[in-house]
Amino acid sequence: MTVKLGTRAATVSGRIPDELVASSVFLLKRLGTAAKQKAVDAYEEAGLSPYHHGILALLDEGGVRETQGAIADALGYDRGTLVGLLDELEAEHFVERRRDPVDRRRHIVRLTPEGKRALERLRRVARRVEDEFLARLDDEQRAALHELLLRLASTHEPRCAGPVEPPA
Amino acid sequence: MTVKLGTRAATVSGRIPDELVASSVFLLKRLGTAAKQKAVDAYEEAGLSPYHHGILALLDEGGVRETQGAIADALGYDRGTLVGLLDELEAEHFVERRRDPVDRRRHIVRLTPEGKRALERLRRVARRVEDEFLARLDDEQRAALHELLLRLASTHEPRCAGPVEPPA
DNA sequence: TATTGTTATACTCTATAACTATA
DNA sequence: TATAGTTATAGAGTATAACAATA
Repeated sequence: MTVKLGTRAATVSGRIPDELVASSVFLLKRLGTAAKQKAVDAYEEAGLSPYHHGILALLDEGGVRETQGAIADALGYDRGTLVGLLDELEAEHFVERRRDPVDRRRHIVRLTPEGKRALERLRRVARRVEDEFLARLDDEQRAALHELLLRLASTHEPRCAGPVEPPA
Repeated sequence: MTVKLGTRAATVSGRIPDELVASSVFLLKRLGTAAKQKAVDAYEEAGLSPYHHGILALLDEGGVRETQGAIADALGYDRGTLVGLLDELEAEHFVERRRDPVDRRRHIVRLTPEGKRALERLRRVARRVEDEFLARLDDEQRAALHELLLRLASTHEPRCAGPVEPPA
């Protein structure tokens, strides 16, 4: 099914070329950028970023304590970048770092009760962003979109493993 | 419909938290980044970038000649950035710049025959990227995804105007 | 005075690699 | 010697603003 515009006028002033709009990869790039922008702006009001949300969510889900390397690897963050993010979370007492007595090179990161509350605030922010961004889609369309994105993620973002069964 | 993973083990080593994977906005961000990376890499082999493709496609579609401001506005590029992109295209003789005799502040940019051929090469690259990126989806799923992305773009990337009818 | 294209500047992100302390 | 975390550095990318020519 080829997308066909009504009028193919000689002058297409102000519009993105059809051949780009016809490309899902192009749309994914643009929408991904827009989504990131909206998310960063929204989290900013809470003084944090989507990256912080990722860290807190991981700690909450995975038994509250993880080493820095495990966090970085699971989320796909650079280890150097993670240090700064944890510094910020620790300054707000949302996480605690302590040396692992078993291997004193490691730091064990733990989620604090304040961190858990911050996470709940971030979840509300995320829900709001989600709702605003998908406003034009009804529930069925949202489910369909999510299913398709999950399928793409299973090859292009393997860390998302998730419920979509591997190769068909 | 809530995504539910089989085992909710105490340790989720190596995986992105469920609450992120459950978010379409999160997936859009990650997939958008991955798509951009793949696209840039692929276009690099042709010595150009997706940005160049946008410019050439716009010129081809819109009557071959446009002013720099019109190009920048239509594609959403910064005008300063566009200068460098056009320099590169002009160095390869894919476009020509000449002063507009009517308003000597303006530059008219024209697509050359070589530029048209380059555009055709870039179209092949784009088709390949598209096919690789959507490899896990069948034709029906691709159409469904495109439809949904178009709908999102109509609010978050208005320049994509396109065939999806405005408000519901 | 405002606008077009250009150039220069600065700022953000990210990636790399050095550095320490432990193993 | 290798690894975990930290810090510093450099590069790409982007946004901002100054600038010259023209309207």
